[in-house]
Amino acid sequence: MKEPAPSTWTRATLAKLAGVGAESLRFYEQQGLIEKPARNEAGYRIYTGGDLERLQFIRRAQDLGFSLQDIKQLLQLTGNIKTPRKTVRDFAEARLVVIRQKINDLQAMEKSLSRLVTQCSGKGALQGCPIAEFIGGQNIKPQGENCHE
Amino acid sequence: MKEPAPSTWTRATLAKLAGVGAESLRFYEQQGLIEKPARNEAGYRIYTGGDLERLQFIRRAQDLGFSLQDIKQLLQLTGNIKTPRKTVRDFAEARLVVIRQKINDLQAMEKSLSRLVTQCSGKGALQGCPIAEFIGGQNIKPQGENCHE
DNA sequence: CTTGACCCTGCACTTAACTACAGGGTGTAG
DNA sequence: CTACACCCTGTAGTTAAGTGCAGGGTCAAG
Repeated sequence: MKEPAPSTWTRATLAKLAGVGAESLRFYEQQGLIEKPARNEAGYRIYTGGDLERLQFIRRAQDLGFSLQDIKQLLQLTGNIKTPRKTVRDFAEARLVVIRQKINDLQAMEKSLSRLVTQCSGKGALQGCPIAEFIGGQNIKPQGENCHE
Repeated sequence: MKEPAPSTWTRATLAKLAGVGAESLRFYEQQGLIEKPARNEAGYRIYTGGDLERLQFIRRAQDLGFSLQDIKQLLQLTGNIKTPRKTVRDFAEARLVVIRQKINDLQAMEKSLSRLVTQCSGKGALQGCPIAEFIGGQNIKPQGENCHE
């Protein structure tokens, strides 16, 4: 019960697990997004659970509109013991501003889309434009032409 | 008090207002993301407030990780009276799933980053890895090596 | 002891989303 | 009436993020 599970993989396996292309692993390694993995005697890359986690983080962060450069910095926040606390904190705070803005925007989108879904479920007329609603919140025509009748 | 304000612009002006490049307007027009604008006698494109709104929506949606193709479809949800309600609703519902997932992921990120900020403010030792926290939520080493000391 | 499925490196190609000319017209300030 | 800042079209170039060979090694199954 010391080592819970060795579970190491070669690239095709890890790629499948993480949902990325096998070639992308080499690309991420070049770009410094994942550590250079250990190699076996034949020179094959040997990946571990930590790499899988990192890749899952990368994929999800990318899906949230962060570039690989952004993500690289986010990943460096942790795991680099030499970075002074203040630097870490300042960077994290800056990222938090961006993240909170994204959450706001997504919630606004969620709200207008779910309103649209309700309206499209036949209960009452379609009023107002979800896009305008998302952007401005104010310029909804009360008597406007309804869409999708 | 009939027309609140005409406010029409040529491309450089609208581009500045919307925070996009002037050339991008032509690109978005080609891609069908914005309507082909009216032209004056000289052939100049004349944009209106509606175009500005649309562009702001595009920019924000892009920042949230949606591709221009995604955004094009989102924009078509509204404004196309011929689309049947069910189609609109189904598409909107599918998008809602994606959006809610993004909100979840961002909130998890927000949580671990703000925890990191607190820890980096000197109040207590740095424990656990924000990235691991974001991904798994579970694999935080209770006695683990702290970072950034 | 060969065949098929992997792995390696280096490098060229692709796709999305711009971005930048070249070569020409417009419009207004001095 | 000319200089300068805009506009037009078409097309070529760039950047980020992969994706796909070619040419060669590794290894387990049959």
